[in-house]
Amino acid sequence: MPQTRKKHQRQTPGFRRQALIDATLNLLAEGGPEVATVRVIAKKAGVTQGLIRHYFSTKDDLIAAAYEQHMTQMTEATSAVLEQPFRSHSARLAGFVTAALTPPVVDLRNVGLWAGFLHMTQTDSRMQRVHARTYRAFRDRLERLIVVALKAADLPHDPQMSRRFAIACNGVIDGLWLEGSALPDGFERDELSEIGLQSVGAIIGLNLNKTGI
Amino acid sequence: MPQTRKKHQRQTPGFRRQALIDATLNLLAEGGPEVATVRVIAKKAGVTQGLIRHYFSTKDDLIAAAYEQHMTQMTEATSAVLEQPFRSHSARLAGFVTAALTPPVVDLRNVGLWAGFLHMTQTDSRMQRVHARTYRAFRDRLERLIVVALKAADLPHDPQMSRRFAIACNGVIDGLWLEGSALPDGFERDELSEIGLQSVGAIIGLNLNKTGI
DNA sequence: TGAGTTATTATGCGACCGTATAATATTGTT
DNA sequence: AACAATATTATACGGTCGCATAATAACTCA
Repeated sequence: MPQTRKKHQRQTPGFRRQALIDATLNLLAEGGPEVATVRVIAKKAGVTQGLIRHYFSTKDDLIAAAYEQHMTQMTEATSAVLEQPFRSHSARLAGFVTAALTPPVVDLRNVGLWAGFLHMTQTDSRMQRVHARTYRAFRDRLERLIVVALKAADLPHDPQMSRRFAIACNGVIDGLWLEGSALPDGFERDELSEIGLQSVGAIIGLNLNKTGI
Repeated sequence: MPQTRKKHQRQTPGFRRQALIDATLNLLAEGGPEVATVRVIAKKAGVTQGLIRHYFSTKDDLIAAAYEQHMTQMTEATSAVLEQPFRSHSARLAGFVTAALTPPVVDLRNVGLWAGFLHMTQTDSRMQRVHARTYRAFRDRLERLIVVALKAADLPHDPQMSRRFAIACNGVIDGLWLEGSALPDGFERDELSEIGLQSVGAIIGLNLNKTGI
């Protein structure tokens, strides 16, 4: 028997690592932790399973790397909008809220990942740290945007109230994100972000909808 | 070798079924789907694994039964409060919101279950049906409470607006539930439900806080 | 009390899990 | 063109998975 070994091309370590991470995230999002086995991950990445051990010392290492990348990318996707100029501080806050409630942040895939990672973030200390860090980063950014918008509108903004506002608004955004992502057919186009703007505006006492910007 | 077989007592089918379902839910909540194997479930239920096949034709059957019971119990835990008398329709709505944002509904365990079941509800059609049914039941009940409260306050309440109100309020409740359950130390006592009442009230234009009831 | 029912345990099977290690193909260097 | 380096494949191992089936203990009732 002529041992016919699979032909292949060498790739850069970065390329393979990224392929493996992408495959892991896609499988976790679609099928959850049970489906994301090393064999299936390797197959989806177009390599054989032994290669995983060549780039990651263990499966948990691969999972952690994938989680890190996913969270970073989610935060960046929401915050990217802040780099463009806005007509007002209210508009800036509104832009942030809208970005958080619009694709690609709102996506069934992201909810699947959130659910798939949850138990790991409660167990693995590395993941716990990543989780806490990215969560606080988002809420603090939101709180800063709220405070600035309130100041600009000559509204009161003491620290305690600002914290509560940020928590409540974050809750609204999280909840709408969850609903909009999990039930993509439950909302009309832009309905989700409009509800979000209306709700956040109602909570902090500012009109954030288009007419108010 | 004297084969020393484990001593045991016969139990009613209902008792064993319940023990297996409880064990399944506890394991799913704490460790996710990976941990909830038939052997571990059986051990936690105090039986050997063969018994699972005696009461459930397959593991998926057991999972589905556990999901059905969990969702039913969650809905009942929130709705139970509606059976007591209220001073006003606003108070009734406020009681419902408060119940949804207070233990035992707000519980880390429930978030773990939600996450653990998510991928199954996207795959298994049985679970999909249970999910859709319980979700709509909750939102419809919320919408009815909102409409009645608006009517009583002589506020407008056309169907389209009521639907949007219900979606937004449901989003607020879901998000706060999520945050409060996943980050139990992030909120002071009653802070969560107060934020919920304030937010829901702001969205629909009614004061739901204690002073307003 | 003894036979019948069935709840429960015990054991085995094939498949797949994550990991370890050896064999080999591909590439860059001289 | 031969060699060194290493990216990649291939194979093996112990353990656990869900599921099937046989053996046995516990209870019911004549």
